[in-house]
Amino acid sequence: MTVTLTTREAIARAAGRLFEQHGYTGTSVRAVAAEAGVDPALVIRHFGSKEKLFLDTMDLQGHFGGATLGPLDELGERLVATMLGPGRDVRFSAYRAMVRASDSELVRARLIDALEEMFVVPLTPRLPGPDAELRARLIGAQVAGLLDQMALVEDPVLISTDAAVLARTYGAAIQSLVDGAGSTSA
Amino acid sequence: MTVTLTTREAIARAAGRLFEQHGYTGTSVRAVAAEAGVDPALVIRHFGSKEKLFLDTMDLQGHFGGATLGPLDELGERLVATMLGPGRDVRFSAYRAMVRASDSELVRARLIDALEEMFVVPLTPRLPGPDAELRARLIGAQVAGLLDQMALVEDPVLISTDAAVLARTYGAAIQSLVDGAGSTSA
DNA sequence: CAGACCGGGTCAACACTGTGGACTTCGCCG
DNA sequence: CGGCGAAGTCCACAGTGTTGACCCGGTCTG
Repeated sequence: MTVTLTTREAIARAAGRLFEQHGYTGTSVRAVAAEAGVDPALVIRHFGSKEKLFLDTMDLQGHFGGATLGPLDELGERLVATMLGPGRDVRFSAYRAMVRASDSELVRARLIDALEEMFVVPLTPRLPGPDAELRARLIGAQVAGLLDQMALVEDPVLISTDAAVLARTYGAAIQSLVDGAGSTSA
Repeated sequence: MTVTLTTREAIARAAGRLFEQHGYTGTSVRAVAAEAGVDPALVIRHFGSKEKLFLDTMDLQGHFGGATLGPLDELGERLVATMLGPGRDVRFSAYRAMVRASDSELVRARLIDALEEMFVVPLTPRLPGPDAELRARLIGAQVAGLLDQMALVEDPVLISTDAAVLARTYGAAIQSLVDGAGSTSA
């Protein structure tokens, strides 16, 4: 186990906790420094800026890794189930913090990358029918929408709804994009 | 026309412009005051806090009023078309600002209310099949998801995609919740 | 009519934010 | 040993939201 912690690691770890818990604007550089037992100027020296520290700390990627690979015919339901499954809290916190900090160009870019890597890349080659890439992006949008209402807005009704019901119902809507409902064209 | 503007109106108007353009954290009370030609302390005196000023200024409601009332069989497509139709920029800016400011309990509450008023109330009594209310909420989530990717994250691919194609494709996915695809149960 | 009151407006200050620069201290390498 | 760069400390700056004390004009009351 890590007996001693390099200061940089200590800062990153403290920052991770605080950002996750209180969001970007809610956690001050000074608070991170205090939590890590370090001078505030030092965290800037190590990471360049609060923004960079945030980006170095938060990570969205990999959260849907498994779900996009399995069989296509239950993909919709599986995506929702994965989103609500183990690690749900971390996932929610990370998404919440990232979206709320999306003023920053860098954060926005990171969100785009995440969509790309989690949905567009694995799904585009697998989706049958026309407009595969567009539909992959829209599937991402659907997942984002549910995350929005549950992690960000925290709609009490959705939160208290049984995960299996959610997966079945919303999953069906996602599935319609997987199967390619809105076929083109003239 | 309004020849003279009460100071309160002047502040609200300035705040509206700035919040819309630069978001919540991006616009300072002092900037609003300057734009309105007024002392910073005065804007607080009038509105109580920056947060309240923001809430008094931004308004989401009514944006989907018409779309939820028409015939059900093309509701999905119509929702997307409405979202991308006239007033799109204002709608996008408002949504962006609100979501990014959703740290605040009050802003969050407002977002919940908006979902309620724009989707749950008008749609729940009209949707056929089981779980009508849940499905209304999930339709709201879908719309939020697309708004997310277009207004907040600004996915360049989605933005440059033809609105009609978007309406048809994503509309079909929404429609599957309107029609009630994931039917229950044991 | 005098006086109190009150809302609108101004000014200076507080505690806090992120960040930069000057400075000291430490460990390594020649 | 000399030096040199990285790590760490301290102070200061400009900017933030918000507050309290003060003033000033008008309106209502005695």
